[in-house]
Amino acid sequence: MKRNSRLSSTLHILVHMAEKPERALTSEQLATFIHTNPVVVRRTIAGLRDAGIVTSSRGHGGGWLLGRAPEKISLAEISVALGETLLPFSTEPESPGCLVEQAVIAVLDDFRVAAERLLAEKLDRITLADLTADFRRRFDLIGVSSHAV
Amino acid sequence: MKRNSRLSSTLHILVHMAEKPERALTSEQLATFIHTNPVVVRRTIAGLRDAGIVTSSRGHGGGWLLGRAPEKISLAEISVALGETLLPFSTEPESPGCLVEQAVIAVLDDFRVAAERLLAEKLDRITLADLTADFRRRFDLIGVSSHAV
DNA sequence: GTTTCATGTAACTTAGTTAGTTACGATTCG
DNA sequence: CGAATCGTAACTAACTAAGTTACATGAAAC
Repeated sequence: MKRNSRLSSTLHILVHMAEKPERALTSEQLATFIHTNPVVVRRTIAGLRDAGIVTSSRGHGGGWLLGRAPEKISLAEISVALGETLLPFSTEPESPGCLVEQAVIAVLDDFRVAAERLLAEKLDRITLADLTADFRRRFDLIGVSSHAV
Repeated sequence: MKRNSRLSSTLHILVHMAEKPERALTSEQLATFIHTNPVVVRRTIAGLRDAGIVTSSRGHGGGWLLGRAPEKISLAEISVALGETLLPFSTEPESPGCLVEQAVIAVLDDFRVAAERLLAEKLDRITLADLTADFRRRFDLIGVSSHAV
């Protein structure tokens, strides 16, 4: 799992889970999908559990399941649950009292607020079901196994 | 200069330059505005020079000047010249051949393209002149010196 | 109830990124 | 020439995030 790929890695995991909705998948299994470590998986998707997007159960036969239907899981929720920031730039004051800086931060923050609302609206309209539909289209076209190592 | 504050730090510098358009400011002077090192300043705004947003001259009396009027310098250009990425998440394949991953990346890239166009359009409408106007409004209101340490 | 399989989580290590620093060559003006 | 200034390479330091190890907790199977 590379840097900055938490969103795509998590979506990868979730689509796999959506394809086997009846069976709990272990962190170990999920980890192999994205070529990483079970502990990294648990840590990464812990926030999704808190948000009700997935559920986890311990012990024999335990593992991870989707918390609700893929149609009801939006990328916006997933992104928030992962703690991802949509816009990367910082606007924290470094020269308190400087009016130039205050002007810069004010304008940049206005932009940020508007931009984040726009992006959140777009992400809200994409659901996990859309992703699985896209996957199935590709699967039907090519007709091979779902996961290559 | 903190991490991820390159855009706001650079804008801070540019507004100061716009306030003294007749006088070349040295990297040393610019560095004090954002509490950092002259070399960091040169490195950071080198891209702005390549984009024609600022000019630099060496030797005695040298330094930095705006390359054109503040009305003709948009935040979109500045952001590009800094090499900033508007959206932070990565969508590079890590499991070539996995159809699930391909579906995820396809959807995410569609989103990214649309989102980046939206953001670029918004940033294109904000110019350095807007920032200086905001600064002057604050300055007139409070009526004190332009820069506190 | 013991064993086995699984998550939860803390603590540490490793790798990668970026700012900061030092040093010095190139350029310009007085 | 000498002082001022940028350009840039090379190195250091700080920070972040992933990877790893270890172990406690909980649940099912037997």
